[in-house]
Amino acid sequence: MYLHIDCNTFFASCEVATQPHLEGQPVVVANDNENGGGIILALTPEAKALGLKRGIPLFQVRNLLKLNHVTICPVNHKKYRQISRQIMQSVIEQDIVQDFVQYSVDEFFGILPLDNPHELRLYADKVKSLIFQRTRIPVSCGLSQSYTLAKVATHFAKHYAGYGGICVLMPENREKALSLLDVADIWGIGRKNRQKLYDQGIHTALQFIHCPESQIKSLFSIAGVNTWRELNGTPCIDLRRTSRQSSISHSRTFAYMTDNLPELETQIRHFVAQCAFKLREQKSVCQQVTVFLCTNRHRNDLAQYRNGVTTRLPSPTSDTPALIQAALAILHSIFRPGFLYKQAGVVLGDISDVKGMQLDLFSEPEDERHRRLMQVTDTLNQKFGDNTISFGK
DNA sequence: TCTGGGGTCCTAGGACCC
DNA sequence: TCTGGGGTCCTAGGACCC
Repeated sequence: MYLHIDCNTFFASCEVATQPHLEGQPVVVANDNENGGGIILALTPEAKALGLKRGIPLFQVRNLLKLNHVTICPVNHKKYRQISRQIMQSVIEQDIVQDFVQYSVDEFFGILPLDNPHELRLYADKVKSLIFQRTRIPVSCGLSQSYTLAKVATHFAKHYAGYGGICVLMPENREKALSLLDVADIWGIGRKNRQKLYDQGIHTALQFIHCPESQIKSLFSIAGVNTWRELNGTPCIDLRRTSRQSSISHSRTFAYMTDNLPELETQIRHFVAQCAFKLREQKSVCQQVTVFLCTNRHRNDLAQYRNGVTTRLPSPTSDTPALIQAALAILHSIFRPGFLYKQAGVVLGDISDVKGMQLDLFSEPEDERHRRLMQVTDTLNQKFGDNTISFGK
């Protein structure tokens, strides 16, 4: 049987776990963008009870937050990654679980050599308690015949208090459960595909699995067919993916809109530096750089423009100045005066291992001095903070 | 005033090959 | 009049995920 573990309101739980005085209080985690903009990313049940929701911009709920003394925690991804690792570790120690994988910072999947619902529940209960004991993070567990069905089970574990955070979904209960699930809540059905299904008169997951496979095939790509099979009880998703990331990106929504090219150049330099640092940290190089720009999509009264361009580098590199040079060239090619820009970002792609670096016929091996410069920069920035050493022109 | 950020995978279509 | 067929590889963009 497939096991799914999902941390409850993960970012908020992490903040409470590391600041015990917040226990039982309304807490929201929000991303800070200098002048207090940003949106709510996660909230404790106490904050939810006030009517707050994930995704709401802070400015819309300032008063509500103030009146109810809601604690606002800035998002701290480093902390969450660390707690996530502890959870991973705790579960792996339970040696009957197989192929245990981390799917995202707050979700895990595994396979259990058990088929008795009672034993499955006992196992999940043990893991759940262990995780809470080690990390103070509450989790929900779902168990069923495929990854997608395990996610469905977790959905029920979360939304129906009677399950106590654990739901074992056996074949005999599958149809009943799916009849209560909106297609929009199926893993793999997003906004667009949900609408497609509604247009066909398909609203519940049960209606979805009763469609002929040929209909699913014509409506969706292979991913949709896999989802359909999984919900019908046939596992067909493989989660053991390649370990190396295939892209690294950094982008920001600015506090203010700007039409100032030098200002954008400074931002892009910074984004590249952040990406390049991550790249070197995982001992990789990249051969592709993308830069994108866009105006404020929420301002219908202003002229809109968005563009992004990718270029291929002559040879793979992780050298910040080389990447900055490429990125600025793109920026200059896509920048159009007369627009007010609100967001920009950089994506490094075509990532490979630094060891197997493939050199182009005419390119020189990376200058040893450049490598050492990067090393020193990374060490200083890690020790004294991100922008201790940054790159000028 | 103020509306996130970081990823993956799939597909269609173009460019190219013989 | 009539103008191949069968492939591969790459990439941008869309859909999805958290």
